[in-house]
Amino acid sequence: MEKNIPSISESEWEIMNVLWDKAPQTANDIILSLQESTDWKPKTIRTLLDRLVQKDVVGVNKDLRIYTFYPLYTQEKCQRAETESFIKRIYGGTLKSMLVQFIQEDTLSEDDINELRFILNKKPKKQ
Amino acid sequence: MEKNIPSISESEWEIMNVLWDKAPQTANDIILSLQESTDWKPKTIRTLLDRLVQKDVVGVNKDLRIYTFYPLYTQEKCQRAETESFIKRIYGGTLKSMLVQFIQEDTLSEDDINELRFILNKKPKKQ
DNA sequence: AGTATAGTATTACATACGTAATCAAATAAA
DNA sequence: TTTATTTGATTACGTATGTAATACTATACT
Repeated sequence: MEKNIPSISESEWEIMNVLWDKAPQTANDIILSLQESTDWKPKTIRTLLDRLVQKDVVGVNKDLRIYTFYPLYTQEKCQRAETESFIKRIYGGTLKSMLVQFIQEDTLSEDDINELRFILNKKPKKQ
Repeated sequence: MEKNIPSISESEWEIMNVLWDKAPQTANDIILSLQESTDWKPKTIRTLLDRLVQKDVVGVNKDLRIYTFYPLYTQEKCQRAETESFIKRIYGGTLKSMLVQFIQEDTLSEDDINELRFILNKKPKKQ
């Protein structure tokens, strides 16, 4: 029984990325990390973090006075969930249809394409 | 000078898909289409349509008493814009990183992979 | 002509999200 | 010990979104 991953908003993803990079972290750790990449006020970051906790996407350890936070789902799981709903919404359901478009519209460089060929070929055949 | 495409919400995408399928259409046409795939009330659909008009993603022809609506951007353009921001947010910017994950995690069937190989190989080499 | 009906326009209301500020409690510093 | 500082909890407020309902207006029918 896979439980549905709650939806993570754009800003919340920034927080998650910091936590996936390293966990657990205190709110202050996270604030310091994000101060480099965003111009959010500490209070803002704290709010986002609290919301992730409410959504049960982030867990809190309250044993010490200064709490520490950690992700409750792996990055891969969240990426996959987002991607599936994204592709369904935007491309009518198939990753392939998206790829076809990207390949055909020259979004991918020749190098990218070669690398993809390589990855696809490396992938072992099932039997 | 490319103008930025306004962001289209999840529900609004449903409307857009109907309009991309065929345009122009009256509000009623759209309502009928969506009544098959959703359980939205006509008024709801009308609201979504109006919002798309406000956002300048959909145009209206008011020459006749019963308006007709049509998309102001191609589906490809909107897909691409969404996809770029999506990939940046979720995968740190590269389509490739997403693909690698999907290929490695067996999300794609063997058939899909073969089809991708085919598409990639069909793609003419630039020079 | 009067009324039902179909479109359009306006208004509504709860929840999510972006972006914080204020309030309270506990610890650290003076 | 009194006070400043840090951390956590609660509250705020505008815009977007989901999901409509109500009000107005112009045809269509009786």
